[in-house]
Amino acid sequence: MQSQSETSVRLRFAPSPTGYPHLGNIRTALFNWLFARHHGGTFILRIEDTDVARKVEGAVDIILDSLRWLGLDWDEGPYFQSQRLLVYRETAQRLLDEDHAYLCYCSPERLEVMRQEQMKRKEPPKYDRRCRDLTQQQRTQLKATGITPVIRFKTPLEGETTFYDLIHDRMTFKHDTLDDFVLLKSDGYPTYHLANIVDDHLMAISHVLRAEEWLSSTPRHVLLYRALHWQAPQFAHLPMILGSDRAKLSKRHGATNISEYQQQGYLPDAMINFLALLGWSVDDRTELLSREELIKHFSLERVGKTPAIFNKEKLEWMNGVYLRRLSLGQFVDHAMPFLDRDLAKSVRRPLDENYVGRVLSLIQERAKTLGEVPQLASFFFLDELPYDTSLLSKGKLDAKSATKAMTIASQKLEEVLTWDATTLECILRSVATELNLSTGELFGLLRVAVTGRTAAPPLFQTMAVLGKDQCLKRFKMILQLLPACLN
RNA sequence: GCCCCCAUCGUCUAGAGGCCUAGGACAUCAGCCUUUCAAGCUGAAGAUCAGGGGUCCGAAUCCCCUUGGGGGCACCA
Repeated sequence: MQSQSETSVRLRFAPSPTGYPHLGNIRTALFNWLFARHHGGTFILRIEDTDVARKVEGAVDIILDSLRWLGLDWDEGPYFQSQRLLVYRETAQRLLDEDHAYLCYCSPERLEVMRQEQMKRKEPPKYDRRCRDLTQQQRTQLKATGITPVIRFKTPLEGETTFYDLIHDRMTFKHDTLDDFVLLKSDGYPTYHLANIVDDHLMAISHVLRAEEWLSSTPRHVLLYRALHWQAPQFAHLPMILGSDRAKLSKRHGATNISEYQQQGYLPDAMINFLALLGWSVDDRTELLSREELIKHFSLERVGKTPAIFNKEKLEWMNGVYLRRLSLGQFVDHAMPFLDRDLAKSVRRPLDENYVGRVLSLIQERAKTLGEVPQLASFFFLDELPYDTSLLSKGKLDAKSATKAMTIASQKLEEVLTWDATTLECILRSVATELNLSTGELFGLLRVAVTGRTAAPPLFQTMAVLGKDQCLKRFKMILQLLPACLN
C-alpha cells in the first residue's frame, strides 16, 4: 500500500542535449529512477534544450536510446523546454512586474572585460549590477538603442539563504557571494536557473536529485522559488563521479559515453548494478543486486558524500558475472549481433544458430564483455587459421617430435567414428602414452593446431564442436608448417 | 581570488562513541583444481581510518585547525 504522500513522489531526469550522456548523467538518471520506483512515484523525462548554440544534433535520440537500453523507463515526457518558452517568458515578466528582476542592457563584451578586470584584481567575478538601479531616463535611452536586454534576477544584497539538502543537510549561502544572474537570455530562451525551477514547479517535482556540481547554484533556485511564492522541492545533491585523474568526467577520460558501453558489450543489468554501487550501498557485503532488489532497498540515507572514481575493472568483473548467469539461449541472443558485427567478412552469413550455440557454450564463461566474444570464438568460424609459427617453435617439443606426434594423432583420428569429446580424449590420451609425451606437451601442440592459439576452451570439446573434417584439415596444415620451424 | 563540498586499503565501499587488533568487493600475489585459458575454491598482501589539536572513562565515528582533492563563480547546462 502506498501512503498518501508517496503517491505524490515525482522525480525527473533533465539532461541537456549538448552532448551524449555519460556515466555521471546516467547515474543521476538511475538514482532518480530508483527513488521514484522505490516510492511508487512518477519518473519524468525532460529535455533541457535551452542552449541553441551548444545543441548537438542527434543527442536527444542517443539519450532516449540509452535510457531505453538500460530499462530506465519514464512515465511522463519527454518534455522539451524549447517548446515551453512562453511559460518562462511569462514567469520572467511576472518577476519583472513584482520587482524581483530587471532588464539589463550590458553587452557580452562589456561583461567579459569586467570579469577580466575583476580576476586581475583577484576579486570574485560577479556582475556589477550596473543596470539594477537605472533611472527612468537611462532606461528610456537604453531602450531607444534597440539593444535586446536580458532579464536578471534581483538577488537580495544582504542576508543569507538556508535550505536543507537530503544528503548534505543544512546549507547556508550568504547573498553577497551571489550575483544577479540572468533569467532570460536575449535570444528569448530561459537560462537553466529559470527554466529548471519553472518546470520543477509546474511538473510538481517533489525531489530533485542531481549531481553535486549544482549545489552552489541551489541558493539561486531557492531564492527564485521564494520570489514566486512557490514551494521548493526537496534537494539531494549526489556525489560526483570522477575520472581516474580525480577530475570531473569529460571526453578526455575516454569511454564515458554510455553508448560506448553498449557497443563494447556490457549488459544493461550489470551496468545498472555497477552504477548503483557508485555512491550507494545496501550493506557491508552485498555487491550483486537485481533491479528489483535495487528498487526495494534504495534509499537516500545510504547515499554517500564522497566522490567516486569509476573503476572499470570492477565493471568488467561484474559484467562477466552477469554474462555467466545468462542461459545459453540468452547468451546466444545477446552475442549474435556482436558476432555479426565483428567476425571477419569472409565468414559466411547468416551464422548458423545451432553451431553458434555449441560454440558459445564454450565461450560464455570466458567472456567479460560481449564485445570480446567474436575474438574469443573466431577460430571456430574461420576456414583457414592465420597460424603464428612462433607458437609452434615455442612449444616444448622440437619440430621433429612435433611432426611425429601430429602424424600419429592424425592417423588415429582419421579412424574415429564417433567424434565426441569423450572419445577424442580417450584416443589422444593413449597417443600421449604411446609417444611417451606428457598430456600437457601433446595437448598443447594440438591446441595450437586446432585453434591457432595457446589459450582456448578445452581441447576435446573444441574439437568436437569443430568437427572431424575441420580438425584434420588443420592438422595437415600444421604438418606442412612444421618443417619451417626446425631447430 | 571568492564561495561551497568532500576526506577509511590502488579503486568501489561497510562503519552513525565501546561489537574495529577496521569488514566486504574489484584488482594484485600464492596455492588447489586442471590438457591451456577461463571459472571456481582457499589463502596472502594491502588503510598508523589525510595530519594536528581537543571533548570523552573510551573516537574511524563528535568539535576545531591545517593539508589535500573536487565543484561552482557565463546571455552553458
